[in-house]
Amino acid sequence: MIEVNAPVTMSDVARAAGVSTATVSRVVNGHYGVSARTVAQVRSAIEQLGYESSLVATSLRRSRTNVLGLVAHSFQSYTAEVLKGVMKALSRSGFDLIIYANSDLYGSYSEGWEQRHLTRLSGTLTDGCIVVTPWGDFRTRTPVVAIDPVRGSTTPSVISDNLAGATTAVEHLLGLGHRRIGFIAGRDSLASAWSREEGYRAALSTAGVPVDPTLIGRGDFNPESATPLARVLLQRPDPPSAIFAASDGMALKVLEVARELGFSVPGDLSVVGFDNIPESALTQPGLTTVDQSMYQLGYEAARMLKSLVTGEWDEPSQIVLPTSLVVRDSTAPPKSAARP
Amino acid sequence: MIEVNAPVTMSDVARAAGVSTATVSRVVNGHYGVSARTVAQVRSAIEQLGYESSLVATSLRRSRTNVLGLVAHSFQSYTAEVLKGVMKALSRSGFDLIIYANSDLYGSYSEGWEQRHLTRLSGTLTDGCIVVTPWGDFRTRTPVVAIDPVRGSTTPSVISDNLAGATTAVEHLLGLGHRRIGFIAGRDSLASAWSREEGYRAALSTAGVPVDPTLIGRGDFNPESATPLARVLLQRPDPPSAIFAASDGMALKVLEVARELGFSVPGDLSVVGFDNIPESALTQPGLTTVDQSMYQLGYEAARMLKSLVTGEWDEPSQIVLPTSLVVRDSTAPPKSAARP
DNA sequence: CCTGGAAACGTAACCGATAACGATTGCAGT
DNA sequence: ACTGCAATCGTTATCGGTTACGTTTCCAGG
Repeated sequence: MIEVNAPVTMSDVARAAGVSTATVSRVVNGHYGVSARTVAQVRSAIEQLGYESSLVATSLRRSRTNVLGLVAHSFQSYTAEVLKGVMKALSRSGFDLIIYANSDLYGSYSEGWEQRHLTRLSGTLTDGCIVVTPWGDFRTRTPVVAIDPVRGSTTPSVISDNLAGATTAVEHLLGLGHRRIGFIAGRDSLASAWSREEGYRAALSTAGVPVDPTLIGRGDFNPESATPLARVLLQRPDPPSAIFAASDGMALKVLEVARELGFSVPGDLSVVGFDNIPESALTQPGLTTVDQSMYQLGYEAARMLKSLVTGEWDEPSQIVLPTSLVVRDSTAPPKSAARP
Repeated sequence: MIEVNAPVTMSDVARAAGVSTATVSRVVNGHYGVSARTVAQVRSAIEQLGYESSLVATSLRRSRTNVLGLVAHSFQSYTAEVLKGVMKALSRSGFDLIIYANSDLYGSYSEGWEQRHLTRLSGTLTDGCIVVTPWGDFRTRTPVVAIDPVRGSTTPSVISDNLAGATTAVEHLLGLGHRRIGFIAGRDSLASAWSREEGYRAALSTAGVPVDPTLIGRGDFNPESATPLARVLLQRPDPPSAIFAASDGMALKVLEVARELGFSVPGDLSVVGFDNIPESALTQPGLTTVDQSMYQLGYEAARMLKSLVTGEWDEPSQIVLPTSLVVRDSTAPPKSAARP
């Protein structure tokens, strides 16, 4: 029972096959310079002992590991979507994926852990990383691609056309006759949040509607952050006739608060979200929202990272993916189309 | 520009601080035997150079790494739930989490990759692993905990009380007056699938209703697998008045097929699922289902693994979590309570 | 029979860190 | 001043592989 759990290493294989570890390594990696007979012996020893090369030892010695990393700051349902896209892009590409999450991730937020993990991984384990986290530029040895980067970031990144998406959403509301349109913003540090707010302002300006700062609530993309903001907006004596939330998660909370306060949607209040998460299609009423494909974001990020790693990159360092408005049942003309 | 991307290693720090790497290591790990002055020098050098220890090198030399692994065979929304639970349990525990996914994961299914990855990781990188995948027992050097294990598995595992859950679900249907109850089973290899089928059979037997094998469809927990099975069941001349699907994903597909074929739910057909995924609460009609907390499953698995790793385990090697029936709008008494 | 060179394989340095061990230093006790 | 014991720090072997380089084997050509 002593050696039951001993790991089988390359030298075990070498001993069993009667060769040196160098030869085993050559066989494992398919290098030239081993006779057919020896290859067979080594192969059989590997089979017999159930040997697998250690990812760690290999990546320490080698420069390329064919492993890509992903560092995410939380695991919402959209993270799963991103993951699916990433994995689709990596499918049969020879690259494996390793996702690193730290234990302090939940609850309290120790700033800077992304950088720590990134350097720890990029040191040797991974050939490159995808980061999806609301923090800034990273110093690394290996390439990094950011999904939904921070404002002013210079790292290669993939992002949706948030400006156009938000503009379209607000134009939709304006087209229905709304003039007092509330806005619940996302996490300030992210470029996406900024662009969505910019789209909101631009659409209003173009339509000649002045922007009322008191109709803007500052959330952080997190659903919970929207609840108090929605409450404030809807409990004013002159509530807006429509609210555009910078994320579906927050929009769903607006729906919740509206129901709670006795607003009928879309009768008394129109609501538009952003993201088009699966839940949005299933609520009552269905949420009108701006579709951005998290899957696609992940897919493109992985594709980009692959090219960066293999050194065959020539496309622009920021990919912008289109968005589209999905009109469901949460939007309708306001009861009185006249201004108050 | 030559050395721009060179990683800063421990010997760089040592050189800068004018000490040996051993001393740097001692400072980094807070070991005893370094004078305050030296500690300060080393700290400052680390700061200056932005040094981070290499996860790979550390884990190669050390036996304990304080990193736990997770290997999943796909990333559905429930995987995200499990992850949340795992991370909650690991929060502030000193353990980090690394998730390993291989590139062949999507689409074609290369059997046995879990074992490969597991040994590659458990070699040195991780202190233990959580596996959530429909494959069998694993040989590893470090502890493994399975979520929803395969049938007859001996690995420590966490699982819901699928038997009781399924029994309750079918009893609910029987209580409403249903006698012809279809069943769509899950992936055969999993213990959970087997228990749910067992619950279905047990409830029928107890009620004195004979089990009709032609009313049982064999799916694999994957939503898509249910569509043709539901079609077969509902297009018979004598369709069942109720269908119990072994997962919510499959149950939702049953609803889809029912709508397509002109069955009203719950008028013409009652449907019950299993899992209580978020989508089930949002569909029209809301899905009656058996609640199992994936979050809890992940949480308990992580707790168990932690104890196994630290060697303080004394609880049973299989944790069974309770389930509960959530009655929504997809179930009602059959139109004719009489048997055909 | 001897030489040359390619093929096959072993030796050992190395990747970046850790830890057992040995060496040095400082200082109290006698 | 001398011994003895901590405290401090460097040396070195090691983790499990990879690879540059050196060595041996073998066979064809002269």
